[in-house]
Amino acid sequence: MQIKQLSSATGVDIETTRFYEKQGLLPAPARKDNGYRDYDVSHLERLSFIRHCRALEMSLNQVATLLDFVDRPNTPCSDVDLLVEQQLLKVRARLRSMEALEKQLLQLRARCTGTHKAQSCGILNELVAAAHGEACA
Amino acid sequence: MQIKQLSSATGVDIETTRFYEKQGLLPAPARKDNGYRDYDVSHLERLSFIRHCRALEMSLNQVATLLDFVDRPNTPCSDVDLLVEQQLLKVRARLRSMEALEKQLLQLRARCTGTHKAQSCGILNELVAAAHGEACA
DNA sequence: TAAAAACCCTGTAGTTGCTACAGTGTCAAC
DNA sequence: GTTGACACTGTAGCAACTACAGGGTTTTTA
Repeated sequence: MQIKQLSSATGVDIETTRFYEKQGLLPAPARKDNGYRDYDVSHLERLSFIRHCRALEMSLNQVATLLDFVDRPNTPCSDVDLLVEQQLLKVRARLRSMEALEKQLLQLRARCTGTHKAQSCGILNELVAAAHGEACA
Repeated sequence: MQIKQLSSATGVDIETTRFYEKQGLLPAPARKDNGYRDYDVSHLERLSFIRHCRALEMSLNQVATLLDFVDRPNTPCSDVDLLVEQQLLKVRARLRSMEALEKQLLQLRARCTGTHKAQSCGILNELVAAAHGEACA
């Protein structure tokens, strides 16, 4: 399988696929006579695995750790649990802050009165005032 | 005011403050005889403004746009509204995806049976299976 | 059969928003 | 007069790609 096929099958960009190889996440495939990479099903599965983990917002380092476990099935796996737990905490913290963010942006938007001068723009004034308040605090 | 004072007043790292100057977001302050930067209140307010916008997850480009409006109070401000609107959409999209993410990680965590071999680790198996399903779809 | 389009290669540089030095200079206190 | 905290410039590094530049190969089309 050529890189194009692998990439469209997994939805991973071609350049990104080569990048993962360079980073040691995806093993270097065989080469055809012309030097083209020649992937097999194992690459497809591994690349999908990486993509899936990345969709879960794991860092490439975390993905590498998980791939290590996949590669060595006889090692104890308590760290896998820990990794997922950490990831969950991270995502949750981020979730809370995004919620707060949404609220602030909504308030900001509500300040727009349809005025057409920056001078009297409620949004800008609010941002300036908020910044001022913060600097004093 | 020296850079240290400005930085601790705003909570912005010293290096970051210099970085903002280099990026043109914060105007270059006067210099003392010894070459040290000498900030005034306007810098403090501007840096707070930047920090506040960054806390709202705006890019430096977006912040620069807003600062332009602050600097030219007579320009029409409909773009400010648009910018905030875009930001809101972005944050909301991200919020939804974080929620989905949390759900997936919770499910993943629930697969852990306390087994101690990677081979039979529910989490890893789930990830592998999910990746496999995706690649086939 | 020739040329154009589509694919592949390597290697390097750019992106965003910082952060971390290295190497040097200045200033206040003990 | 030397330690310590602070300041300066400039460059390199981080994550995780992304985008060329400058080449080669293969397939399709005229």
